[in-house]
Amino acid sequence: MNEKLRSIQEVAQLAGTTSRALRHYDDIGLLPPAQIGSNGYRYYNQANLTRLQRILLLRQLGLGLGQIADVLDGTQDDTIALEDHAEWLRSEQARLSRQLASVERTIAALKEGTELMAEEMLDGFDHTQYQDEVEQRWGKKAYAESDSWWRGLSQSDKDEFKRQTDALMMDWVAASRSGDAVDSEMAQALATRHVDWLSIGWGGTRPTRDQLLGLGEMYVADERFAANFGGIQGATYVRDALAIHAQTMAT
Amino acid sequence: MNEKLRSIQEVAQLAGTTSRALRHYDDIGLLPPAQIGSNGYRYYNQANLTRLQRILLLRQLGLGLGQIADVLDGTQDDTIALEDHAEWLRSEQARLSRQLASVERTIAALKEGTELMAEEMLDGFDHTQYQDEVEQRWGKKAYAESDSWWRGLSQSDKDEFKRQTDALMMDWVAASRSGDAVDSEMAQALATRHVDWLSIGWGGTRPTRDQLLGLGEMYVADERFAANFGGIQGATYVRDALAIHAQTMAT
DNA sequence: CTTGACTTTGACGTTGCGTCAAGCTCTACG
DNA sequence: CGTAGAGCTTGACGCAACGTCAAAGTCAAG
Repeated sequence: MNEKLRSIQEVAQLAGTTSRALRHYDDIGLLPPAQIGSNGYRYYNQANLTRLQRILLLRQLGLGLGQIADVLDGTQDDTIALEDHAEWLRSEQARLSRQLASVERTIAALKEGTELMAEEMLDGFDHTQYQDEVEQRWGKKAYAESDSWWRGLSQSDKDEFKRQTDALMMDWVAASRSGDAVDSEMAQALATRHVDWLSIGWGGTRPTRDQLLGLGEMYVADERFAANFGGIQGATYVRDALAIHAQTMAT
Repeated sequence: MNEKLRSIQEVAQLAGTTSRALRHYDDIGLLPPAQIGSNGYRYYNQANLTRLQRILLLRQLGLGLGQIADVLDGTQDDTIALEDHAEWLRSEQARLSRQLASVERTIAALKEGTELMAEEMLDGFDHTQYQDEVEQRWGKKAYAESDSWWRGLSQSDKDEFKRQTDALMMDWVAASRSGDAVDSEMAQALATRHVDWLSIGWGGTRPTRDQLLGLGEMYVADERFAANFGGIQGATYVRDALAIHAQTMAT
């Protein structure tokens, strides 16, 4: 007695998948049907069904078809393949967690009505680990002044300030990657611009030499600041360039 | 003074992406360059850079380019888009968690050296919530016998038994979805096969009428069993067919 | 014989670019 | 001024796993 053969549609319904998927599995050689009629029709036997069952099981565990082929053909051990896969799932989970945290932070920042970068650069003072240091160096009123100044701006003023901020940051990044020395003309020009930019944010008050040095250190030490300059390396470049510039400042 | 224009390569480096990506963003209209030279070269200005910066920020939060376009063009609100995205991230996280749990259960099952289905069907007796019920109905020795029988089989015997098991399950699924009544000839033939199959697993001992009824209930009540019959509906069909069959059995 | 259900082989769409490939352009050097 | 080497352009395929038409042959029932 020869085995019972089933059409592609029957098989798809039995296994809870689609005929298209079965054709795909055939195309990639994962599940060739037991027989192919002279009309080109695919006919599947019991062994095919069993294999399909295992394919679908592994699929719903999230394995790729290539992996599944390896496992079913004995090229790779089931347990090892699944443990690798579990490891991958865990890393994906971790990645999603981080992404979700970032998104939630961003939402929170947006809801406070402050642009992310402006928030980080201006409002960041009061919730970093450097809060005490910052306060004793500039005093709480310095931040408060900056804050009230910011809130008093019109939307277009805010946009314009943000544009300036963005441009400055990007120029710093460009400079740090150009290979130019921190005491080069270009870097020092940027340092001058940076001081000007700071004084805008501080309502016209210009930073003292010590404040400038302290700011530089903070850029390097706090990754949230450093990120604006293209990471630690960029921040280091900015700090050094500002330090050079500070020497030329009037006391 | 006209703005400083940068080449595609420069922009890519500044922003930490690739020229290919920039060309792609141009292709889909997400970031057309400020100017295009007569030679076809793309030239970007500061506004382009700012927009690119925001694009990349949203990208690393995991948003799709379409969503990003909506947000940047003001078609959609930032906060709403991000909250939708956060919701999607959470659902993905949940999906991954379930998948990971499944994979880990499967690994555990494999490590015990027992095939998943055989394990569920034969070895499942001693760790279900029905353990007490099962024991008082069939006694511990019934399971023990089945277990020792199983362990005594050769690999090819095990494979053969598994093939039979698979075939029976799939036929049940097919029958339950065919719409045939539980007292139809086809369903009752399957019930007969089911009893035969059970007696193989029990080393030749045939189930009594009560045992058969009890088994049917268990198939429905325990999702691990039900899964083998295509879910609750399939298991219900099996239970009912077995109940009909039980009436025809010799006491 | 007709009709309707089922099957076949293409082939494009999805998502965000990576990766050649062929050919034009720009820049610096001798 | 010629040329090499870098940079730029527009295609076009590849990836993962099928979904979704489309055109056309096949089969079973009336």
